Amino acid sequence: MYRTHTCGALRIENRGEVVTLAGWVQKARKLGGMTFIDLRDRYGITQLVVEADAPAELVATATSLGREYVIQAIGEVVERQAKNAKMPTGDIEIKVSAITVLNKSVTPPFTIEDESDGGDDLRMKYRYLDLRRGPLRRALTLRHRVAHEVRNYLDAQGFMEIETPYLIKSTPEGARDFVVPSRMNPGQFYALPQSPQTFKQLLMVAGYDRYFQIVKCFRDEDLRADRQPEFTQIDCEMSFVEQEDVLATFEGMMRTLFKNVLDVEIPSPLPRMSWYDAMDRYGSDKPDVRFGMTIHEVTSVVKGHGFGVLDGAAYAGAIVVPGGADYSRKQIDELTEWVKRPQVGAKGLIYIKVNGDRTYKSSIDKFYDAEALTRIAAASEAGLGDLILILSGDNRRKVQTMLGVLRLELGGRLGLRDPKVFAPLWIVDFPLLEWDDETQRFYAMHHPFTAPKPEHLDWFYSDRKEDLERVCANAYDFVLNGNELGGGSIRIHDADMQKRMFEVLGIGPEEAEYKFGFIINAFKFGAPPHGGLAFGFDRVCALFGGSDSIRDYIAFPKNNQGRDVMIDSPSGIDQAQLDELQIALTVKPEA
RNA sequence: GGUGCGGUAGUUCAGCUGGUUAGAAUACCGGCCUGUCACGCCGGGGGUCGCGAGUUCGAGUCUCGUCCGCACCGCCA
Repeated sequence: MYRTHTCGALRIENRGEVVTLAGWVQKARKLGGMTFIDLRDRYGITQLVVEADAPAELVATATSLGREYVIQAIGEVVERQAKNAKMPTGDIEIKVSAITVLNKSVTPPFTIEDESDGGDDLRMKYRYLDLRRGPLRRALTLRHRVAHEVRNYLDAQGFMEIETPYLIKSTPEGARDFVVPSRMNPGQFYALPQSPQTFKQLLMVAGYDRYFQIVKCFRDEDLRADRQPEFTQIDCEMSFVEQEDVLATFEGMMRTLFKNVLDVEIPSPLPRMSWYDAMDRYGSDKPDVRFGMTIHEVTSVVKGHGFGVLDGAAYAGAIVVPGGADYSRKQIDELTEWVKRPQVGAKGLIYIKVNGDRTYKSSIDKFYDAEALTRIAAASEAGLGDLILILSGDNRRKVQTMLGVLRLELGGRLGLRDPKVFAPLWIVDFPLLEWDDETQRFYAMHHPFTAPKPEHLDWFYSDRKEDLERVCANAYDFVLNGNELGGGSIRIHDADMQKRMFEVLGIGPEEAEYKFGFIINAFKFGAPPHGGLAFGFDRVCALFGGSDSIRDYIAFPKNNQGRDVMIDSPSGIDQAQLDELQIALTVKPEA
């Protein structure tokens, strides 16, 4: 038997027991005669002590231990003379009678401690060492807890977990597919699923009216801190439901997760906001509602004062920095530069300081007198001592988006985005369609299986662009602290309505048949009304853990370039493999 | 595809307007140390300053190119 207890198990109550522990040497502290060894496994750290009067052989072994050696130690649990309140096992130590070195280790390239000295890059290369550290261990433990709670909750609600295939068919609408060549079908390719969307709808047709799956999905797009090419979804679908049923079910799931994993109570029912309100007031379809500083439209009050920038603008919006009137010229210049960066893309930033004595100081004093500024302040709901920031332009949504980005930045600087505060809500009433000027066609805002709201069906079947633009979908997003954690919709279950959808999207009958024939056909055989949603499991875990980056919540993530630097992938393959697949390369692979 | 920041010891970083032998901390190795837990003290080894070219009497430092990392924009139905 390698061990009787883990390194996190022993307490003062175990005093007097003879135990065997096994684990990694975190650190050995040698004090002349005696040696203290911190022995670590994933359960914790227990201190071993080798006394000066121990047999010479044991003392020699203890002295020879290096970092990350794997050892087994036998000894008696004793009460410490000097206790350590910071450690759960800090009241006891193991008075060692024997140590066996199970395996040696070379010196690790970075220290395996909660506060490591290693940089991100290096820790990624030696991920298996990084995973020994407390923060990552806690992150993966949290991930396991969340997955477990999800399965418990959904099982109790009658959901079945059903696996769907990974080798499927390319669906060019949407993200770029990862493709896999088929050896047995030369020249043909599988695609990895961007989500199991069509399969879960087919499961509804098959009568499995409550389905879920914690499932890998794949998208060949550029990475971000919160985006990986392979990521995990909590994918769900239900039959014989309306939007309210879906929202209630998954509000319940999130409430259970918050309660059981974080011991946090979230509001019941959750707040809801229409997509239009979110865009107008927060400049985002995933608003961070932990703080105010909402956007106020000031288009009409700023016009007519001879200031060309604002007179000519189709939209002007303001956000107010509470107590910002004391910002220095330097600070405002810095903010102006910040919004002019290409990442934000504003042309400039107008400011109005509302001083405590009711006077104003603004960048537009030349054009606006105190009375005009007072009207702007009123429209912005600015108070004494506040700073009003105004952006304008020809495209309402674009300016609102910029204001939204500025709002988040300022909120962050003002410390209003505490990761321990949780403000979840539903965003509802999405537009069904999005017009694209470049290609002169509509795109599905969500995906082409999303149902229009029943009360908007007249517009949906209209041929006028203005009508189609105002069709709302029975779609919904779960948003937490400025992050989209999940989204879904009520689906189209009627073959004619689906046909109309493809028509609106400019997908001809042959194309629809080629790409989606299997689902159109299935819908002819009695598709029930259904709907569902999917949560970004990695993001849920990261936000629960208080992080914006999902990488620490994935055991083996990819770097910015989509590479796994630990196994050095992707990589070239043998000519023989290429030959077998009948694939000729047009580029020389990197050696 | 684009923008910004970064690349100097095993590691994390400092290194000013170009100027002698490139430093600190930590890690590592050796010695001392009987209650440490960020142990302490003494000593030691350790560098292709990412790579290439250029400017210069002289480049870690300036210029150009290139590679790599991170964050973001585009992209992500």
